Amino acid sequence: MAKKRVTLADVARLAGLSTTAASMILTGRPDTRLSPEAHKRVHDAAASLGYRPNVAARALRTDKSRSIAFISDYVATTRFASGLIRGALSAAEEAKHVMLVLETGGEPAREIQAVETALDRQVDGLIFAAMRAREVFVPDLVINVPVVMLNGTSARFPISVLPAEYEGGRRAVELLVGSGIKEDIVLLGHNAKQEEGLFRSETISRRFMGIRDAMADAGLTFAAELSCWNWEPNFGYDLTRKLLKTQRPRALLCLNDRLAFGAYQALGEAGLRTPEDVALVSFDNDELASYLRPGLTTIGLPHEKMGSRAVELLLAPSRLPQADLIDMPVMMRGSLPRNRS
Amino acid sequence: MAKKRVTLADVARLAGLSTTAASMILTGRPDTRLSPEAHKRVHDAAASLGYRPNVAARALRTDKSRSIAFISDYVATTRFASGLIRGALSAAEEAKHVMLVLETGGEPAREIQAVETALDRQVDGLIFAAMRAREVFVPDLVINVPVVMLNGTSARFPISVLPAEYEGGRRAVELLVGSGIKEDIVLLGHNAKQEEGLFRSETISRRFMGIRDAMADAGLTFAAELSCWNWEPNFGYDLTRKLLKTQRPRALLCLNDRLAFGAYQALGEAGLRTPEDVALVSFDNDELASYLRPGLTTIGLPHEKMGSRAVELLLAPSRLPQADLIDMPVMMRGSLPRNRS
DNA sequence: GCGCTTTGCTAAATCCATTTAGCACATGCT
DNA sequence: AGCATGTGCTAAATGGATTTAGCAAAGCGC
Repeated sequence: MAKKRVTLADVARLAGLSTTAASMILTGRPDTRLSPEAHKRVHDAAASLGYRPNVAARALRTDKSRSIAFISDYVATTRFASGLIRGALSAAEEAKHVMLVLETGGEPAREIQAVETALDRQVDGLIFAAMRAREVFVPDLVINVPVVMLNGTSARFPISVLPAEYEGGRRAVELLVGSGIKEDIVLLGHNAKQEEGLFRSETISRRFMGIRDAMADAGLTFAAELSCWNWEPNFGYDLTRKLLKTQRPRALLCLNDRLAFGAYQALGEAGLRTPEDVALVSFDNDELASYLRPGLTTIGLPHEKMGSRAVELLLAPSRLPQADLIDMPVMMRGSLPRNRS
Repeated sequence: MAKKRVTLADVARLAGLSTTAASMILTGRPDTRLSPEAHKRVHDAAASLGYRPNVAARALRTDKSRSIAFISDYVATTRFASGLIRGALSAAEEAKHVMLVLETGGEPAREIQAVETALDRQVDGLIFAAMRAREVFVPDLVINVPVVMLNGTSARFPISVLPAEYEGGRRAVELLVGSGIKEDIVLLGHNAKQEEGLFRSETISRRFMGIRDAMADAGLTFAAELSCWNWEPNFGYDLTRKLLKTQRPRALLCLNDRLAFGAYQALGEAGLRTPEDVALVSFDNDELASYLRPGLTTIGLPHEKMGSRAVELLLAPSRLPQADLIDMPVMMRGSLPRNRS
């Protein structure tokens, strides 16, 4: 229990050299003039003693701790969050960094706490991740380490990682058009405030722009646009039921998978078949999408890639101030008719 | 940018005292004989300078870092994982600790890496969390900090936090019985290996034991037991469809919500209504459960509570070597007929 | 053989907080 | 007055690595 850890001094002693030499050799300094012989002795000594550097000591001296902080508003709420974390985690591991995870609930007081706690620990960078908000509140503290915004933006910190929503929006429409559907397309989840970027920020509104542009390019218009303020299954269900009383859509373009889920339920009750009677496309690639019958074709949110990209940007030597847009992949499943091109 | 951080020496200087005094006052040492006057001066100085202790320096000296490591096999796979993390995170925050999250994919090499990385950082404790396995592989390294197993067990580390599966199993049956259902109950997801504890360990088998005992107590037997090796929706769907060809169950006891999800789909296709024709109870309280129509009544896995309990045990001064069983709450929704007691 | 460079290595300072050992002065007691 | 005790505080060591400044010996040119 009380066996002391092996220190650099122990290694140096065993190698018959100074700690200076041992340090330089183990950290792989380039311009050192130490003999190959010395290199070997130190490496052997370190290996045989099982030497591991004390990160606290190193951090104290160098102000680098090989760790980063992932500060997010919500961690557990959505699968989205854990995708981001997982991606970030794997990139951090790759770069031999560890990741502190901090949750703030979006509360300014906890935000401040989180940043201070992280800085106290000499983290090498901060990631501010947002699950809900887009324009993120970042406490007005002196932050002297790199910052990357993940799934959000901030005026103070211009480097951000976001999904390529515009392209994603286009793709959803193109998928519909490509499968031969040319009319009676209904948009499910229209939201004027989000579309105008008033509510959250431009991000989701770009999705709308992509959808609008692609529709226009294909010379189409929506047969209806169903609005709701929350993208949960029961809204999808209610809106779709209401819709079916008066119209018979050929396709539903749903703004996320949970809405689509509700739509499936309403379609099922009405005895309509997917994709023969009504086709669906949606966004997110939620766990749900693969559970549905038939599987839901959806434009995926690239959680993991976003997470890993954020860490890569954070640790990259040259970081240009800009938004990095991550491609939203098409997840082909069975909710569209076979492509007849 | 380059403004140096405020150190304890700065505080001491401003207060006109030694760093010794400042340190003792700020860390709140009890038996100090420093004057109230001195206390005030130091606190004022610290506040006016915005002093924050350097955690690395403190860790170097005291071997405590106010941080813990959460080492888990999978982070993103299930919502379960993020519930555990969130719970752990909030308990850690409460105790003014930060949490390093590390993912191992269940690979021994990464496990070792993770433990070493954590120990290099002087963590005050390790949590080994399991999403999939129950008996967890813990690398055979010298670990001189407390360890708590979360949702898993290990012979080396006897402190663990697990769901109270036996009670949970009983409850599911009691719910059925309590709502007046006395026959034609079908068990969905039977798995001989798991039931015997051969596959994972005793944990899930306790769920089975609870179910069996409660059935026996109520004088009931299952009308059928449908087996599968994986608890995913398509298995629930296939098994239920097959079942409906030959039998007409009154209730389905599903071993998790994803199976129940598949069952809903098959029941819907067959034109059977829930709960009038077929009632359901299940386990987990997945996000799914609330999305279904009617909502799925399920015995919840207490993710967050498990996570927070693990941290509490880890940091508690007196930790008794034992398994801490966390209650599995009944999530009442609409998949059972109204209780007619 | 002298001065200059190169080679190979090290002593000591440094990062910042904690902690041990102990100093100087005041007070109380006899 | 002399001694013990208590009060209020500090100097210096410590933890483990990195880094600066520089030493001693060998090699080289002339």
